[in-house]
Amino acid sequence: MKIGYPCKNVSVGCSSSKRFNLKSYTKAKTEETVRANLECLENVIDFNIKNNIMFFRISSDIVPFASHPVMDFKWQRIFRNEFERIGRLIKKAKMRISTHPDQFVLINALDGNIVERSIKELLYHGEMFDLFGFKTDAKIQIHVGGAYGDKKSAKERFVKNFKKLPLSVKKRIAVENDDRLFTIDDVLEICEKTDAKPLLDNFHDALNPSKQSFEKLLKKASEQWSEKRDGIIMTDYSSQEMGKRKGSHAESIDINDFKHYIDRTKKIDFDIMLEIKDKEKSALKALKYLKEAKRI
DNA sequence: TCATGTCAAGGCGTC
DNA sequence: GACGCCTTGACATGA
Repeated sequence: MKIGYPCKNVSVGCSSSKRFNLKSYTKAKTEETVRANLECLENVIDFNIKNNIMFFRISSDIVPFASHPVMDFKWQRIFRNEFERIGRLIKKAKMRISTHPDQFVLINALDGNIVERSIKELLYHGEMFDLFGFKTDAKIQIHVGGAYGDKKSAKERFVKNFKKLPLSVKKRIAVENDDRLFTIDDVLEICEKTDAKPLLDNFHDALNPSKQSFEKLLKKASEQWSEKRDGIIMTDYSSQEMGKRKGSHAESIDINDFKHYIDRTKKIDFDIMLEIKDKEKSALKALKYLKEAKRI
């Protein structure tokens, strides 16, 4: 079991997801931003290794506008060495990596143009993972997409369009249950029909529950991951921030809730991405607890 | 300097 | 049909 946090480290004092507005796009500005993002990413990876945090979600903003038509140079060629160096660092430490393109990636969209743009965005993530030298245990995490008033057709479209994905992407896709539309049951159904792997989110399941218990479904889902090819199952973990809107992620880990979660899933080995706002601070708290409980 | 608005991209729920 | 919200960080703008 590995514990991770997404994209940003609040302690290191830099950001690996620096951006700028489209209207101020220039090649020079983009190069400068990518260089700064990669430099920061390396610092964050160092931090993680020193602190034994062995799961990390890499930001989608490493290369701003990577899949946008405005992109007019081969960033892959310019930054090859930097990607390779950071990739070696990660692989040497045996750190698990994921990435999570945002809500605009909809491979089941009704509009073919949206599907096309989504595939381009996914291709960027796949190319980035190839440059890092990651195998297929590093995952690109997406949601099923929109329902468009007909979930059955929406799922069918996902399965159909999944076939159009380039290999660098297809072999790395993990599909997550969301908090409103597609439950774990839906995700499992889709994954059975594709090469995608089910990625379970406990908080989304609490808000948008499946028919069976989370623990049962986690077991079932974990069986769809081939340990050799995909690694053990990845999960997202969060809890409700008290006093905030339903669905708001906690500011800091509620260690009692986490203990309970770990206890009821103890028969399964899985990696946990903590979607908690204070990032590595909660990851360190979770690691401390897991060591005491002899779970890692 | 600080607070607020805006950002490439979409969908959904509410009115 | 318009609008706010999702989730969210970072930049841009304006007081």
